[in-house]
Amino acid sequence: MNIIITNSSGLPIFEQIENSIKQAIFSNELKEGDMLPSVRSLANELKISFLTVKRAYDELEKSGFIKTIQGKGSYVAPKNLDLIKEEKLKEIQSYIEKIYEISKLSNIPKEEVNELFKMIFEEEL
Amino acid sequence: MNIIITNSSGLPIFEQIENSIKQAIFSNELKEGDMLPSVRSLANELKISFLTVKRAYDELEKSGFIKTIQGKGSYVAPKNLDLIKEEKLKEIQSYIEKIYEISKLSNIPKEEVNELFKMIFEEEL
DNA sequence: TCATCTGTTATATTTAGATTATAACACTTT
DNA sequence: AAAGTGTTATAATCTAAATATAACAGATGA
Repeated sequence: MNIIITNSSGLPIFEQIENSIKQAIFSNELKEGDMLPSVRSLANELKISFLTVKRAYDELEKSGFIKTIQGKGSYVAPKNLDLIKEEKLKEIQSYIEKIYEISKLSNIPKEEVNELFKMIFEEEL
Repeated sequence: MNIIITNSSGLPIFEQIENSIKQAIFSNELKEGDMLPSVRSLANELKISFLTVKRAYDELEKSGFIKTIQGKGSYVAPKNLDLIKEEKLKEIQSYIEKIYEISKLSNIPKEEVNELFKMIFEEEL
């Protein structure tokens, strides 16, 4: 699993960890039942406090992505990813609708919006 | 002018004020040359420090929406269409960035997002 | 000129969230 | 028992946002 922490992202560390792990789950790199690195080992690896890793894991557990058992470790929880993706798609759709409204109201041509879209989505090299 | 501050928005107060005033300018509720409430009166009204209001006004001046004159007050700057378009583009950009984050996180391919985009923008026929 | 608006500046403090360090504790496995 | 897991409590640091306070400066009208 590839967890990268940057100070330039603006996001707090615990949230960056959260996102990395969610991403790994969505991409199926982490599957149902897989064990996550222990809070201490991941903390050592990233050279941060184990409390920060714990916080990330706590959030992930709250939102149902993982299950933690004292003395054993943290495991990827069963989840209906298709259902979640469906929700995420709806969320994306509502944002696009907002964009559509703004562009219509302010006379911003579709092409210009498309340029922005390409720019932001291409930077993912 | 309706400036509402909430602690639940996550946005700092000075930014909420900024946004409210931008919105009032966009909706023409505040017109070119209109005087804004004085930093102290708005601070009293909102029960916050005048320094926080000043910060909001400073930001608005930096981005060209208002003009402040010592001893007189702050006034809505002459309407600048480029500025408005620039602002709307920024808004659109921030939505696209949100979309990018969601799609990256939940492993939704760019193409799928693009399909949605096309669908919503084509229906304008 | 004076009072009273307006904005400006400087200093110190408070607050909240994120993060850390440390130590002690509890459960699981071998 | 040892060594791995997670848990909890406490105190400290750091940063951005926000505050309190006081003093200063320009504009305006009585």
